[in-house]
Amino acid sequence: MSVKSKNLSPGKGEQTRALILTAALELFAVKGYHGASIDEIARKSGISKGLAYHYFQNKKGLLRAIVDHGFAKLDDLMASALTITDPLQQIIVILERTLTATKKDEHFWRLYFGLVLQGDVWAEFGAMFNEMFQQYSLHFEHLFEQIGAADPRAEAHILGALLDGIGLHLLIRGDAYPLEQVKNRLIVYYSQMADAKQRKT
Amino acid sequence: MSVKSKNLSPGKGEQTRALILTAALELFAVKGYHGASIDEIARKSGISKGLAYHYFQNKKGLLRAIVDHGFAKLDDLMASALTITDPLQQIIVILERTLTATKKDEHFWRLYFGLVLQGDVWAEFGAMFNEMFQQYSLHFEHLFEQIGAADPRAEAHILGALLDGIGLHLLIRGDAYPLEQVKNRLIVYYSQMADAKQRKT
Amino acid sequence: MSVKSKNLSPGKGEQTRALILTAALELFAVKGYHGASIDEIARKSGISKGLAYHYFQNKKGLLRAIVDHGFAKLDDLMASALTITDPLQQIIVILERTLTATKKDEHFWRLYFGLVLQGDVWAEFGAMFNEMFQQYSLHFEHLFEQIGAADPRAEAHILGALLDGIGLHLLIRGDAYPLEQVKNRLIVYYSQMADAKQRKT
Amino acid sequence: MSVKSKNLSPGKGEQTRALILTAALELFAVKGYHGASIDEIARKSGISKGLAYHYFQNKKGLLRAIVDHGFAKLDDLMASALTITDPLQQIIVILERTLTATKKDEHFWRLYFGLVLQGDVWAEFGAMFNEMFQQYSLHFEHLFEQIGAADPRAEAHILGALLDGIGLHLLIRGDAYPLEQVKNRLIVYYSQMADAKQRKT
DNA sequence: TATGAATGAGCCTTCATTCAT
DNA sequence: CATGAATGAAGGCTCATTCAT
Repeated sequence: MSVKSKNLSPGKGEQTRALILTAALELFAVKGYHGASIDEIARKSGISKGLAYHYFQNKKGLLRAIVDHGFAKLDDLMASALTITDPLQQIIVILERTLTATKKDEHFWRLYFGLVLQGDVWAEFGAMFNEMFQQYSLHFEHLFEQIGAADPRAEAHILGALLDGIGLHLLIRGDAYPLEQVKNRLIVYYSQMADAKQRKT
Repeated sequence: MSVKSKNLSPGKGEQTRALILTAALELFAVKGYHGASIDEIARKSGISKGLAYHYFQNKKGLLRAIVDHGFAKLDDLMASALTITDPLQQIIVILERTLTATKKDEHFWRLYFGLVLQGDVWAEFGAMFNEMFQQYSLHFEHLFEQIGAADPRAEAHILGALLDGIGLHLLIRGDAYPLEQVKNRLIVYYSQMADAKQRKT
Repeated sequence: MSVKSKNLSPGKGEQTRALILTAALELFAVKGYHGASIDEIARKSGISKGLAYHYFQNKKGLLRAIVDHGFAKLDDLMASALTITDPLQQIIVILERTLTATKKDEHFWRLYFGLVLQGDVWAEFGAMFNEMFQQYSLHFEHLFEQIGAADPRAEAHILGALLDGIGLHLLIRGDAYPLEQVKNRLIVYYSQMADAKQRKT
Repeated sequence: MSVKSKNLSPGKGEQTRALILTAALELFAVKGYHGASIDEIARKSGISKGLAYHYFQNKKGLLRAIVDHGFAKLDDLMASALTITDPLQQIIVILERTLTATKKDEHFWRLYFGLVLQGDVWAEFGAMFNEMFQQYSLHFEHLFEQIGAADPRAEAHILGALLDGIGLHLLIRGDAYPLEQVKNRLIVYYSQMADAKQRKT
């Protein structure tokens, strides 16, 4: 019975941890890492300040947990896209899913854009991040090669810039942003690129 | 006489003011608004903490001065581009000058990207910023209309996203970023768009 | 049956209690009472923080247990020395055993020297300690009377100062301290004092 | 005039600094380094907590200033004693002045005894302290050589132990300690030692 | 016995801001 | 114009202690 009673509140600890993470993510996103205080995070989580330090070593540690989780999700997203064999379809799917993710995980991406240029705080994530960045870039390049783009490398960087740029504007403008219109236009663009190749062949 | 003596060292005050602004810009850019302290800014400027409050009302006031100045420069850049009559040429020039400016005023753009999503600090600049943003967007749209783009509005947003996206990556990767390659590819893209129209006419 | 099972692992509780005491003693000794935390003590003992409060009421209670035990050992040492009838021999034995104890119970004596002057923490032990102190002093005085010292009271205080002074230096310098040399010199000194009397008689 | 008005409160800063040092010394002495809080020190100094950090970098920095000053005073004391040519007289003077200093700078010596064994805090002073310690020890040894002691090295360590031991007891017992009696007895002891040599010669 | 989640007070430190000079 | 002493609030973090399990 005692075993059962333990299972009655399964992962109480995990729940609390998640609570803190969620509150921290939002506050970090809106006010920035330095602008958000542990006190505020604790208050928003409905816990005491001290408990936050039971679950995370540091304010930095909290950030690390958030960033790690966010990047893991991004990696999953990309990994799942890799299973698509047609290069054009893969590009379109990446475009769609990435931008959908931006809207869904708004807080995380707000945090990401707010920190990525901040040498101060980002330092320790820089390495991991750059690796991912470059890996995606190479993969994009390969996709554009398959499609028959004139300059696959440039095209890969352009796609990267578009994803970040549109994501940024999406966060700034919210629902006022004409996402569908923009996405459709890009799909047309990439489709034409793929078409041109097929005609050549 | 007092007037003359003031003119003898023209703008000593202005010089000090500029010194503070420069130091503040760099520190705000690298460590974020909340991460940089007035003390540090004063030290970097070679002045006393108190003097900073002689030239600026506030930490916020300092930021305001920096942002105002940065936006004025951006406005100048755009205004000068407007004098170009050929739409394609204007697009190309905007592309080039904006990205060149990003490299030259790196600190300002680092600050911009770091704050633009931060409701906390950015609040008071949001209005002015959004106005500029929208105004440029409309102007871009007009340019693409002239060029004969299929969806001028989407194309305008795409250009905006590209400018911000490439700018962001430029700041992240520094000289490792293949700016010329990317720029050339975009120029080709926009030239073809313009060509298509001319052929139609 | 429950009694038997308790006796099967004799003093499991006692063992744990001792474990905690040992860890606490070392940490209190090295980092001071205020500098060592219950958390650290529990970790060093290999038990949970909560369990420490099962065995000891308090952080203060932990210290009390340590000090009580240490003083009891010192009392045993002195009591066993009292059985020696010849005063000179007793002085020599006290000298030797006390300094040997200092080396053996290094942690306790480190703690003792660290707290004895600290009104804050030592307050509650002061009474007991002063009583012992004075009692020993009187006993020393009596010994020096028997030996025929010129000023037994002064000589008693000198012996006390030597024991604490040498003990302190022993803890500071460790094995680098020339303990044997110093001890021998003192034995010579006290032997001469005793000799002088006998010649008189 | 403005120059004069500046001189009206000469060294106001120094005064405040000294105020803080005095308060800190007393609190560190009585409650130990870890037991005394900056808040308490500031309150006792009649200043704000923040100001303490204007004058000292750290809590450690405060301690460093105190210890440096205390050791400098001790060094002065010893240096002035060195000018005495007769070795016996020098020993007697060192004995007297050291113990007088202990009573006068009670707080510092309380602090010293409280920290000297605390690896945690004392670490950074250990080197400087050990150097002084050893230097004095060698000097004492030399003095006892001149006096013709049988074992100068042991005698030097004994003197050192006596100074620390008596100092410690002086701090513990206060005015109840029979300092004069003890001192006189030691003077007799060292005088006899010197006499013995002269008779030999 | 034993655990570790949870709390709240307190600690060291930083910081924006003011003010006398 | 210029300095830097001074303040008070707040921030990150630690810690002794309690309690449900």
